[in-house]
Amino acid sequence: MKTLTTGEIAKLCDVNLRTVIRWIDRGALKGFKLPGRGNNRVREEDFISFLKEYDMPVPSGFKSKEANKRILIVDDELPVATAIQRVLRHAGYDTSIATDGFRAGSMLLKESPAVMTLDLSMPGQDGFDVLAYVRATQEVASTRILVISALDETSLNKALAYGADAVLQKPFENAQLLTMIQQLLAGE
Amino acid sequence: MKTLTTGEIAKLCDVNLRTVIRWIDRGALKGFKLPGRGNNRVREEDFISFLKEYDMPVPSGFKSKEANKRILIVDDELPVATAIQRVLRHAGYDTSIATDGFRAGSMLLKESPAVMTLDLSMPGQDGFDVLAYVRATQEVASTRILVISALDETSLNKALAYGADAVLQKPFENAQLLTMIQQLLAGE
DNA sequence: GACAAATGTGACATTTATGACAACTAGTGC
DNA sequence: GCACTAGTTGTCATAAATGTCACATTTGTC
Repeated sequence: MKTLTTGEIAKLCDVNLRTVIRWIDRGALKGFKLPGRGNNRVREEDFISFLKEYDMPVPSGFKSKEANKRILIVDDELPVATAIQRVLRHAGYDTSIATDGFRAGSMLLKESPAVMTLDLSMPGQDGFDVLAYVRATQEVASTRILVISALDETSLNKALAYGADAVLQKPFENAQLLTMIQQLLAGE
Repeated sequence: MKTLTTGEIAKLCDVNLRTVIRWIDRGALKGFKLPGRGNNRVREEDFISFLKEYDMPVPSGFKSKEANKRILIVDDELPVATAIQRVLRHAGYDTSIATDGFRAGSMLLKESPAVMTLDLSMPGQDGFDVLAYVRATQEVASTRILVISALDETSLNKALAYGADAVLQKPFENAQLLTMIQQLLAGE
């Protein structure tokens, strides 16, 4: 469970630390106190619901943690991408498609999807490298990534090692895809 | 996330604090309220777009943030990219390098550079398509793009038609590069 | 462990929101 | 020029929120 200190919140809200403590004392922001002298901690989700309740802007690094059901589908073969999209849309998810690396990277940051499906073998684009990059990029590091690939098991394991949250080997059943997406969205 | 108080804006616009609050209440200036009694805060970027929308002068202190000097260098050949970077850094610009489409798209949105240099011929990435996409994507549409390519003049003209702000044919002189960047940063 | 960095606290200084009202700015019609 | 609107902005006093500061204490980090 990720928590925030008063100082961190102060920076995020561009406000004085003293003020954050007052918000907590007043009950506007839900938090709890450490045993020591009563240093405050605020759960990330409480902070976000606080921001939303008061119509305050959510810092970019937290957007991904909003209950966002958007799914970004990355695959250079449009027919494959639309097939995946059809299944997910049918299940009620908001989806977007990126058929090249530039669009994928751009849309990932623009939309902060909860889940990204990733084709490992895109022309001119090393899938493992994409995984490493996403995990190293703070703004989107928490995106859940489902690697979809026709490559062998060794490559899929490698993908997991590089930071994929789940892998799905082509060809696959629609039901498999849906189950995995649901699991990824459920697992916080 | 830098924010401004009503008092700061009042001074910047040489106007009464009361008036700033009215602008916000009326919705002319986008802002949000702190939990306490509803003290107002305005994000710096919202303030600047407000100034522009109403053709108000942008205070000198903000020009720097507005005229962002960051430059994103997109080229799959790292030696070429670092060569460009060296020249631009030497001239005092902040630079970043993206050697593949995914990184390029991601960093473009993450950093909102003032200028992007773009190699037209990246593996698996259609440079013209990138141009079209950037121009069609609201968040980054105003990025100035300098296309750097070894392709012939026909292709360079095509790049201009697709939305490039300037083109530079390889090989080029460092001085040429610098001049073009300066012009791009000066123009608006 | 020891050290550096961050946090909580109280008292006090500043800043801000608010309402009511005055002053100012077009614009209108005469 | 002279009212007369309607709208915006400035002024003022007051209550409330937020910022500042120094210092003791706690947490984080090697």
